[in-house]
Amino acid sequence: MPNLKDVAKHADVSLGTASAVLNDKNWVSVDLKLRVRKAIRKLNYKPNRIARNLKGNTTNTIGVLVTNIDSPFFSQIMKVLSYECHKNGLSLFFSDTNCDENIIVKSLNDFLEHKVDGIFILGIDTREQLLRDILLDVELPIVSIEGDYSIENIDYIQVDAFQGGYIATKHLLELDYFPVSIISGPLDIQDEILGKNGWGRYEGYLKALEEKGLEYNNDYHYKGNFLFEDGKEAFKYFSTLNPLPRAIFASNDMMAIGAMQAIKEKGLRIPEDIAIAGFDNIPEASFVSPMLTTVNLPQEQLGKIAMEVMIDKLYKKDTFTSKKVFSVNLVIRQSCGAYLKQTY
Amino acid sequence: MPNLKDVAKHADVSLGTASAVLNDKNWVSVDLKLRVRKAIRKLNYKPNRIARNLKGNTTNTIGVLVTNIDSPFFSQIMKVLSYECHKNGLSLFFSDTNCDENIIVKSLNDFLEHKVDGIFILGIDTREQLLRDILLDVELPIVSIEGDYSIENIDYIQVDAFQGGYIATKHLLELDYFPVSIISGPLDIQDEILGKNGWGRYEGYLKALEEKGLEYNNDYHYKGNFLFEDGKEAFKYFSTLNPLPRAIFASNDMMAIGAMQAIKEKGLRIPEDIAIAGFDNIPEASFVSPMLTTVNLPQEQLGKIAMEVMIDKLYKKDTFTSKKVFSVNLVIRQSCGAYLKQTY
DNA sequence: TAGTTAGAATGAAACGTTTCAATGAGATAA
DNA sequence: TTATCTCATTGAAACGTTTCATTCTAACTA
Repeated sequence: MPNLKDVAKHADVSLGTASAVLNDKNWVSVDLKLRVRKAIRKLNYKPNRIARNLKGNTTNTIGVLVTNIDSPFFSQIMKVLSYECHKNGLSLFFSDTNCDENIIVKSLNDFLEHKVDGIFILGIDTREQLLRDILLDVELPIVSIEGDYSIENIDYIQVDAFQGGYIATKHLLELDYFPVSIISGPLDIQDEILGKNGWGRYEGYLKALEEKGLEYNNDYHYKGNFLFEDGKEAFKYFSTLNPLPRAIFASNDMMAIGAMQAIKEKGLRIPEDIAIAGFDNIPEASFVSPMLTTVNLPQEQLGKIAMEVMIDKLYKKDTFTSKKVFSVNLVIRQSCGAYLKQTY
Repeated sequence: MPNLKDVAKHADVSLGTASAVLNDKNWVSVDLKLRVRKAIRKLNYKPNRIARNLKGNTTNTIGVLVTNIDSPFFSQIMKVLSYECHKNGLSLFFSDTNCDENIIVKSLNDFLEHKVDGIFILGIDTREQLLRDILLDVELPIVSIEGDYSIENIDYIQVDAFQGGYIATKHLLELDYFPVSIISGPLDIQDEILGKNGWGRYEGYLKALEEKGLEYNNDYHYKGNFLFEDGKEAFKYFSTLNPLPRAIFASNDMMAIGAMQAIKEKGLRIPEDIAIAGFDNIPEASFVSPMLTTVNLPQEQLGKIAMEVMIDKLYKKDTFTSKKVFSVNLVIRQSCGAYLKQTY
């Protein structure tokens, strides 16, 4: 592999001049510029980013930590991030954490040792103390997409989960379904007591009930872990209730689709016997039948804005952290029986 | 940020000794080892990978080029690759190409400038000359997963597409469905003439027809691009035929699911009116209803073996390239009406 | 003409490691 | 005692860039 020294020698200029040409410094004469460029082409020279990064205090490199790349929601965002990085001349380090604390910590250290300029974290649960400590220590821009908040030196890009839970549940209630049950995410004990910490989908559900003057009934609440199987389990549990729920709000589409499968296996019809609404609007929501009514998130926007925030931090040295919350909307399809209002 | 020099000073040893401790060289005395380790802890020293990489001739870094990270098939493999990289102490550069030639080329150069030790390419179409030239020039191990073959210095990890097309079609024919149509991938003209180049799913289909003594009918062949929408379009086309196909073999699940939606929209039943089989066995295949009978690929295996091959190349300096073909099996669910044989 | 200035090009230092030839201190052999 | 041999440790060079103070040249000013 030829290096810049070779190029300089070949073009009969000094190393400093060759470097200047490479970096488009405007003080080099046209003559030398041409000679150097010619040498670069002739030797098929490729700059060594490692050497460049060692000297400079920036690497044009970003790390991305993803909870589950095989979740459609995150893989879509990942695609956007990858594209945006290209546009901005940044390279991406990637790691799927699989929710494993050890992998998260190791990957973060890896990113830091590689001197990334910034870090994205997608859907990372930062409630473990060890992880908190590391993140609080990091002096780089960190942008979190759809993670729980609560770390002060991090920028958050979120979706208005409360609004989403609210409009989905309200939609079901307005169609006069009762009882409306919920499949929530994993709320831990403290959260249930406090009831005020960002598990907004659940809180939105509560709000909608309250507005209709309905009482929350814990029997009609199943806690899942956002997976297909959890949705199936949820309905297996619901089917033991009397009366059966007339409608279900699932906190994500994957669980909604799982529940749909369980419902059909019981020989019940959707929405005639049970209506269901989801959250996320993953592509699969329009593949299943009946097509799933769900809360639509501006996924592309999330990725784009996350990158904008990152760029601001990197180049404009924006100093204060922000928390951007995106509003959501309901995509009405077939699974709730509101055919007349179809908008997809 | 403290560097190794600081550590050495703090422990009152030479830079060389500190480095030796860091790299577990066995000739350092226990006494000094302890002193250095203590200093490392005290200063919270983190090695600088960039400096290390500049000196060494290896970076413990791999680049991954993915056609479409938001395709379930690739995101699953990506997850496996990420995990395997962790296990082997490797970091991952990531780029989603979105099938854009420019991005592919730019990303490859990026990887090379970053001195990655090896490159994975997932589902990359290497028929463009520009790309071929670059890949032929690269002196690193390159492992291709589910790409088209034909570049000599690349290792291939593939699935037996021919077998898959064959068993899926055979299954449909054995249930006495006729005519059986096919939704294939994009075959270009030359391929159709030669008929011998790795578009195995299509060829497997042909073979199964031939074995039954049936003639291939071009009218019952739709060429798609592996997307959901292509499946819908395919069925819209098929529905103009007389007689309608009695069964469809789709070259991937996404197109199968698209076709299913179009079929249902026409008011036809699956499998009573039209049977359908797919290829890939993505998770979605068991979310849709009826659940899709499809060709199952050993996705986890693909990722693992790809990594094994990479490791061999990296450390054992394995020199000759290989082409590993994995056999597939049919997962019989509901979409073909062979209920008695259910095996999922 | 001598002195100043601006512009173009250079060369050496620096980034933080690893590597390796050289050094020094004990121990062993003659 | 002197010479030889190990073994632990050191110090400096090297990796391929960027940066910046310095030098050189030619043009301008008084």
